[in-house]
Amino acid sequence: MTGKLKRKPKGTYHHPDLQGALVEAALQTIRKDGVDSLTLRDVGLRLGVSRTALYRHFKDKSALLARLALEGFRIFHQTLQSAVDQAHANKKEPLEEMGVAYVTFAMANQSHYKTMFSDAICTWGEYPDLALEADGAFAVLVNTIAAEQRAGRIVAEDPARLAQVIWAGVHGLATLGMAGHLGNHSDIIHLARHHCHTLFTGLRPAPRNTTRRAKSAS
Amino acid sequence: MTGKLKRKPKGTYHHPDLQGALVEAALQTIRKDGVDSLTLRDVGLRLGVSRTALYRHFKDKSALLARLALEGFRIFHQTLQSAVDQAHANKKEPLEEMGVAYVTFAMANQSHYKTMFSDAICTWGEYPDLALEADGAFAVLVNTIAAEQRAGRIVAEDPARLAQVIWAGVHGLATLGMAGHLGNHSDIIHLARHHCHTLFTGLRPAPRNTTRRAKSAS
DNA sequence: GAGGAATGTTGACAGTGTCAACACGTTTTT
DNA sequence: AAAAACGTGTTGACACTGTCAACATTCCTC
Repeated sequence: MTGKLKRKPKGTYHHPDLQGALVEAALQTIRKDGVDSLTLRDVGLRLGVSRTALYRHFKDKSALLARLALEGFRIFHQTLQSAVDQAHANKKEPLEEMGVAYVTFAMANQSHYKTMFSDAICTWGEYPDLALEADGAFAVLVNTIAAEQRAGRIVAEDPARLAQVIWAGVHGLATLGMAGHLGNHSDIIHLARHHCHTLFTGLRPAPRNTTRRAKSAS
Repeated sequence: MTGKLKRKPKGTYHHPDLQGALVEAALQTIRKDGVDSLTLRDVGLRLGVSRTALYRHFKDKSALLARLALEGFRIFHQTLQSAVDQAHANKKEPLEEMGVAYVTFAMANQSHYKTMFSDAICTWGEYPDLALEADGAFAVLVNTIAAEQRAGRIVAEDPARLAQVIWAGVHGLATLGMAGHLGNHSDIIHLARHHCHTLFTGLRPAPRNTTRRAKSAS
């Protein structure tokens, strides 16, 4: 028979898809109790599997976290992209809408967002697929900036650099917001809009003459 | 005799100032190996004192971290204030200089900065003196904004709110920078200047026809 | 069927924060 | 001055963590 019956009356020695189940269980745990409360023993127990079964699918606890982060960036990517699309559809400023969507996502998925930027994974270089997925999400920002530049709505500087500037802003809002330093949810969202709006005002192409910086130089 | 001789040939049972010594030792450790490597046993051992001696001076590990954070905000406060003062002395934009000083401090004292915003202390409310010191540092920002508003150099919105907007930006630069997502040190500093400059351009009051940096002259 | 490779389990280990019970030294009371 | 009280430092123990080595079970391929 082609299909492998998975009737496991008791043993369940081989789980049909432990890897996926582990990710799912870990995700549930961090959503409920936060990343710091995630314990390998618990995620195993929750699946009726023993504490070290996880090591057949992940090298480390860090590797598991990296996987969670990857999953996060995947969703994040879609979220940002759809915010941009909706903005276009509704004739709103795409970058501002994306910024608000960024912060909204972080606030709605705090543990997940924290995991994505956890120190335990700080070196994305160790997890190439994670880095790839993160780059994908970042690319949404860069592309949107480039598009706005082509439309002449923001100044023509290096898009990657501008993306970093904007990223820093929304990331800061997200982290401070999650820490409770910026008031309640709606405060934070309003701040996000405020911040983005201010940035884009500052990034508007010079109406006419003048450079903005009269620094020394040449 | 009034003075209590503290000749401790061997015992040293009572340390002259354990509390301070603990803070100092913990500070050294986090500077050298990072916050996550800070262990109560180690900080005790480093002082020739035993692992649990700390509990006579701090309720928790969190309480110790909160104390470290407090110390950090004290230094931070001075750093920011002196950046503003120097900017005034050198006829530079105070807010921009402060922003750069903010990020510079974070990059130069990464572990300390991380401790100041660690999740382990997330609720500053539990440590009133910490909250106070943090408010003090934040006040530098608010006051500087208010001064700039009086000088008519930035828009007259709620200074506390504007401070949050700016705070988010520099905090984001600091955290992303520390995580290695923004390139090397000089990249980050340049980004900080870029970010702040853009924000302040966006915050300029006159949508009218004022020249932006009219040296006032009066 | 018989290997061999995956996959899951048990036992163990070194760390960690934290607490209770005890030991020491100083201060205050009698 | 003796004793009681107190603050401070120590030791032993506990539960909990991530991780590994050794073993058990199941699946896959000849």
